[in-house]
Parts: sequence; structure tokens; C-alpha cells
Amino acid sequence: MASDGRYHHGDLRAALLREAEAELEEKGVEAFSLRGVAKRAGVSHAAPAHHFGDTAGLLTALAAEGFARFLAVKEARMAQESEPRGRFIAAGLGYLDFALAHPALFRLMFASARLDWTDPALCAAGEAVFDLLGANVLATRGAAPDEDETARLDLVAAWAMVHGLAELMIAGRPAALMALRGDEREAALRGIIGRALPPQ
Amino acid sequence: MASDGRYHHGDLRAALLREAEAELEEKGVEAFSLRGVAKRAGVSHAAPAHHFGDTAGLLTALAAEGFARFLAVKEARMAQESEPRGRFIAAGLGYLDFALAHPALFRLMFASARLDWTDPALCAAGEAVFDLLGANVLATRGAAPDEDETARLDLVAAWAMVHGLAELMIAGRPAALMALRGDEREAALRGIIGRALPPQ
DNA sequence: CGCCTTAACTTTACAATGTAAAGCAAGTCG
DNA sequence: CGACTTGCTTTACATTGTAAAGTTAAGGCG
Repeated sequence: MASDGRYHHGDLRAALLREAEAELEEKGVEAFSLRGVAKRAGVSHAAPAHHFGDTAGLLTALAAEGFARFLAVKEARMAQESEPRGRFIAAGLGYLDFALAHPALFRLMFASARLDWTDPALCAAGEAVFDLLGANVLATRGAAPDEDETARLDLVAAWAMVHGLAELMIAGRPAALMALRGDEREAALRGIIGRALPPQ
Repeated sequence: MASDGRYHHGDLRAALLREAEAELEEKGVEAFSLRGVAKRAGVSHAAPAHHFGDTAGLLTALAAEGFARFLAVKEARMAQESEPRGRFIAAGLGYLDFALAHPALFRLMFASARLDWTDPALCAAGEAVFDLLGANVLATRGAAPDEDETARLDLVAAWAMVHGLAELMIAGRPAALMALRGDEREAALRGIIGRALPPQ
């Protein structure tokens, strides 16, 4: 029985995704529980499995949605810049915005063994993010990563640097970086990300 | 009863740590099971809890041991180089060696919510690794990260770059990098890591 | 309107897991 | 030789994922 008394929820699928994200951020991937999600949504413990098959199905759907939002955050940051290099750095800052705002979801997306990468929706969402990275390399270096060796290295360096920053910052490391606030931190991050990009 | 028939195992603690690592690498952190570890060691399902308190205790002990080995791998790589910059890059390559050789253990050490960071052994082992990073920055830049602002950025940049490479490569990404073999890959990695270090 | 079909959930059931508590075996020290 | 202690086992129970069967409501068709 739905919490509002109705038997048919209306849009339980969307509600479960919402509650699943709350469960994920609160408990972490490792303590994530389907029954916990059901409890939050006020439905029977088996309702999530009905909609998503199993835990992997729910997490996969959540991750796919996450990649779409991730891309949107990056693009929003980029829209504030006009020069290719500034836009590339902005994409990196968006990457960090998202990771710090949704750490558990971020780790689910990038470092979980519980995702079903054969799922077309998840693959497509992930590739869209990767494509943006390629486009930024092309705009900055003037060569496409899948054709030019140097551009390929640019792509790896930029991705690794930003991804590493995200992972470390999620873990609160290094303390010296996490101690910086607002503009100071952003200025430091711009400088660090800049090291990985093609020279100006 | 121990698999060899003895009641007292002799060194069950060490055996459990060994089997726990096998369990971890085979099933991943998210599907890691105490009972699975016990089964591998041929002891009763509650034996691990007897030695380590609970799952967190076992994983924490495993991670602490992991940090010690991690440090050893980095130092082994560094021993082959004499110049500060070469040694710094070698430490990064050792970081990647370890991550790729023990991906699940690596992720346990750096990205698990199941570790008890109040444990002194774990803290000490982790700090020893961090100290090596600081020493490498000092040797390369000529300034200590806890005193000099630029050195602090050096530390963050180097760590983030190498850590990001580790996380991405564990996930098999990017495909272009993972397709490279042996010397080719190492040369590419040297170049990429070099971007994050103080200019030559 | 009443019946039938089907989709959306619930209930029931079961095996696997973590952990607490009590029990038993075997070395150790008096 | 007997009590103590340590190391492991047994038993027990709550929580979890998932399968399967049951129940409720919504919609189409006569």
C-alpha cells in the first residue's frame, strides 16, 4: 500500500529512483539496500525488484540518470566560458561540482561492480560524457583524440587529473586542499587542472 | 576444525588475511563476505569475527597491510632511479603497478566506507605513504608542501594525476591507453605523470 | 453496465549473510 | 594433576535479495 493510501502509486518507478539516490547517499554503495529503498517509498519490500528486476537493475538505472545529470552540470559550467581552454577547465570544475555534490552516486557511476554495463541506456549516457571530453580536446589542441597521438595523451591527462581530484576530494584529501573555501579553492583547482591541459 | 585437522590453526589470523584478499579480489568489496573468507580458510563461519571483531575489522587490517605493501612497491620502483624527478615519476609508476595488480584491495584502501580510520595501524600505514609523497615534492621542488604554497599545489597535482590514472585504468579506461602494452604504455604514462610535476 | 485481461503491486517463502552468545577443545601455568 | 585462558565452533537470530504466487485496480470490449 502506498503511503498515501493508493494501491497504484502513479509513478512508482520515478519515486523509487528518487528514494534510491537518498538511500545511496546516506548509506553508501556498500550498505545500499533494496528493502531500505522500498521503506522510504512506503511500498512493499519487493516493489523495487518488480520495476527494476534486481539490485543491479535499479543501480544501473540510477547511474544512467546520473550520467545525464553529470553531463548537464558540466555543460552548465562550460556555458559561462567562451575560450576553448576556459571551457575545458570549466568542464573539469563541473566534474568536481557533481562529484562533491553527489559523492556516492559518483562512485557508483565510476567505480562500482554492481552496474550492468551491457545496459544500452547506461552505455549511451556514459558515452555522451566521454564524447564531450573528446570535443574539448579537439577544441583545445586542434586535433581529434582518435586520430592524433598527442591529443590522445591530452585526453588521458585531463581525464585522469580531474577524476583523481574528484576521488581524492570525496575522501576529504588532501586536507590542505579541502581547507580552502570558495574562490580560493576554485583558483587552486583551475591551476591544477591547467597543468594537465595542452600548454596555452 | 581447520582443514588440516588441527583445532588450533597455528596462525589463523594471517591465513584469514590471505584468504580475505583472495575473496576481495575475486568478488569485489561490495560482494565480500566473511563467511566466504571462513570457507576458504576451512574454518567455521564465525572464526573471522573472533579474530577481527567484525567485517570492518578484517577489512581494516587488510587495508593497513595493503598500505605497507603499497609503499614497498613504490620504493622498489624509486630505487631504480637517481634523479629526484625520475624518482618521483617512478613512485607514480609504482602506484599504478600496485593498483593494477590488486585493484580491489586498492579500491578498498582509497574508496571504501567500510574501513575504520580510527584504527592506529591503518592511519600510520596510510600516513607513511603520504609522507613519501611529501618527500618527493620536497626533493623535486626544493620546498616542503606544508610550508610552501606552490609545493602544496605540486603535491595535489601529482597525487590527483596518478590516482586518477589508477582509478581509470582499473576500470579499463580509456581504451586507447589500455590498448598500449609494456614499454609503450610506460612511456605514455611517464609523459602524462610528468605534466603534473614541477617543470623540469 | 458487467466481464475479462493485464499491469501494478503485495504476500509468502527461502537461502545467504553478519554478528552475538554460549559451548567446547587444547595449550599453559600453578 | 587441575584451574585458567585462549582459540575456535555451535547455535541462534535479525536483515537482506530474490523467486513465486496471490491480490488489487484499471481499461477494453461485449
